Amino acid sequence: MDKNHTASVLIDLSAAIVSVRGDQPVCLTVPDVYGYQTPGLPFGPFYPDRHRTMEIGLRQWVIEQTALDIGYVEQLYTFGDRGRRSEGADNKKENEHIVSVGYLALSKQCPQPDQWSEWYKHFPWEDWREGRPNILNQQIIPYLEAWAGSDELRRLRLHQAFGVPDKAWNDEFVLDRYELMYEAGLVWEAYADGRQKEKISAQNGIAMQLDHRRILATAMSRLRAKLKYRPVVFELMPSAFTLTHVQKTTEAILGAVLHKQNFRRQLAKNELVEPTGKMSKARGRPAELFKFKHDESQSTNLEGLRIPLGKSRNF
Amino acid sequence: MDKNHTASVLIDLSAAIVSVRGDQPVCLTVPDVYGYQTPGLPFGPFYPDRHRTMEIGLRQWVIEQTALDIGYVEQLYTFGDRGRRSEGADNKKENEHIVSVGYLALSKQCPQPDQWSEWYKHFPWEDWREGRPNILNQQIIPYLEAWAGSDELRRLRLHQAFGVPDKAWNDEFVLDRYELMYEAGLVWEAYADGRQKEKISAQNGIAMQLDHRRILATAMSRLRAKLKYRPVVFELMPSAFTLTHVQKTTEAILGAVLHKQNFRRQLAKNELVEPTGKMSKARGRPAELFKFKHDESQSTNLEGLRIPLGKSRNF
DNA sequence: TTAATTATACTCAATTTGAGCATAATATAG
DNA sequence: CTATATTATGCTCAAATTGAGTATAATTAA
Repeated sequence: MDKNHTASVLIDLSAAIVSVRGDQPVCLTVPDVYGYQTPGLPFGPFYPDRHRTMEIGLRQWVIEQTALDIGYVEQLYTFGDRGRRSEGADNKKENEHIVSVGYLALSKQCPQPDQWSEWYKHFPWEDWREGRPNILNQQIIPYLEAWAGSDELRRLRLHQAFGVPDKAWNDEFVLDRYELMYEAGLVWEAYADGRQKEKISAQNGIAMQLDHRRILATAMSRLRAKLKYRPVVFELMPSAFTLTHVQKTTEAILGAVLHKQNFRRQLAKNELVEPTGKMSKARGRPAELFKFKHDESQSTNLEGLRIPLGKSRNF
Repeated sequence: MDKNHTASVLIDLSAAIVSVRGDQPVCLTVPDVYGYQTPGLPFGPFYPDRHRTMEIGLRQWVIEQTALDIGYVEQLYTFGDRGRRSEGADNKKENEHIVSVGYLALSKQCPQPDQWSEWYKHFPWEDWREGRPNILNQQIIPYLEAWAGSDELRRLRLHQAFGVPDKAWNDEFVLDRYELMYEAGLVWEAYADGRQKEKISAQNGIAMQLDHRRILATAMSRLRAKLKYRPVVFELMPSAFTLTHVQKTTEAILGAVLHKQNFRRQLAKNELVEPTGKMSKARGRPAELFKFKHDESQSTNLEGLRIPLGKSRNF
């Protein structure tokens, strides 16, 4: 092989640690070390001779740094072009290349509210629970249409990702949409990476450091997809919960509202929960408290809850 | 952080390059460099200052080394514990840790037949097209049952992965099954890695170098899953094909037979193919030749063909 | 000419899904 | 104490999808 090129790299393990607070999905962030306003995802280095696997290494620094109890962990993607900076002068040593391995982790609790950032502040166009977000028609789509122009490939990608004009919105295409906006110079990161000359005026969601918003987008895509065929919601629920609570959590992640009765029918059919006998106290009729029926460590291969998405999601 | 530990690693890009020859899925392999009989997957180093992304780096060495036209490429998983060797004396330098990033690539052609290895020679228990493979009841299951003993967790995992006694066989759990067999010392690699004292007598499929069989298992799991919701089969088909050809290719990958009429109904409904007007010549009634309707580079987000799996797959 | 082989059209019952109505059990306002 | 708002839950029903099959058409090989 070519001896002029170095092949040695450092490995960063970055984590999108996700929880749900009230009706908002949140993500653990660390304050900006460079003094920008942009938050970042927590990460730590991987020491191959200390930790047998990268997942062990990840769990280690998460425990050390955050004292959080993360149950479910899933590897997302390994990015060789971290930051994609063309300036390149960010790393300490010019020649130390960093490869970042992104992880998705789920946490039942999210203490210290200021350290957790709401998903939809970074991705306001992804929350359809109150109908089609205004930012789409008012900002994003017109700009992207102009960017695409008469380029057939660009138009096709735009229509695939954003569901215009006739296609349906697909909640799983979070990453595709973000990447398209990045390429079109519609997000701050494109400017930071030097792909975009002028600073864009519109604030299309709160930016993040380096490629962290891309990792979060990957995490959102993966979690939304997984929710539909594996019972991962329960990794975000307390030991006892009402069925409505499960639904609200699911809706928060999907960014869409679901049909209540059908949602419960699926839960019942898949035999995922069992009653505890206790009841919840709140406004209205008290709801029965349930618990997850299976061992969480073994739930990876279970069938999920075939979410009833309905057809009325195209506004 | 701890200064006693090094964080510098080398990155290998390993590829499961998959094609279908006749009715057998095959995988490009390279001859064993150490003189064992075990083949390995092709791989090349990642030079971060030469290639902007790892996928570009991968495509580069694949073109250089194999002259193959691979279209579809997907990152699978990044393994930090390559080889899992406890002896450890395999790498040139003791302290050079290698992280391997596994990729799945699909190729329409597979020239030089001796370089391509059939999937099911490495995983004979995964091919259910002629019914439940004998090796399961005669070798694997009894051994695994004994290994599990009265350990509840082991029994649960066994039942999840292999569908015994009442559960259905799930074609997507290729990796889970392989990992279980590895842990139980049922495959040669467990012996090679020093986890297993005695060399096992039964040949449970042809072994591969290092962790390559695990990467192939990951590739199989991913491809089988993807086939059901994205139109990736067409990445394995020539420009014109019969519907039966699509079905045979799908069946080869899934290791299961499908209901012909229902398969075609799905193809028709999803509007994935269009007739070319030409006809095929073979035995029996000539079949119409079709072509894939969409641009392959853009097919990533299309809906796939909701494979009609049927219920009669539990023998 | 017949049989074997492959392709394709069509049917039909069972199941699943989307969408809704009806009713039950509680808290709170008046 | 009653009415009303609120939430939970049981049930129905039409539409769509799926699983499994029969019937028929167009070829080649014997």
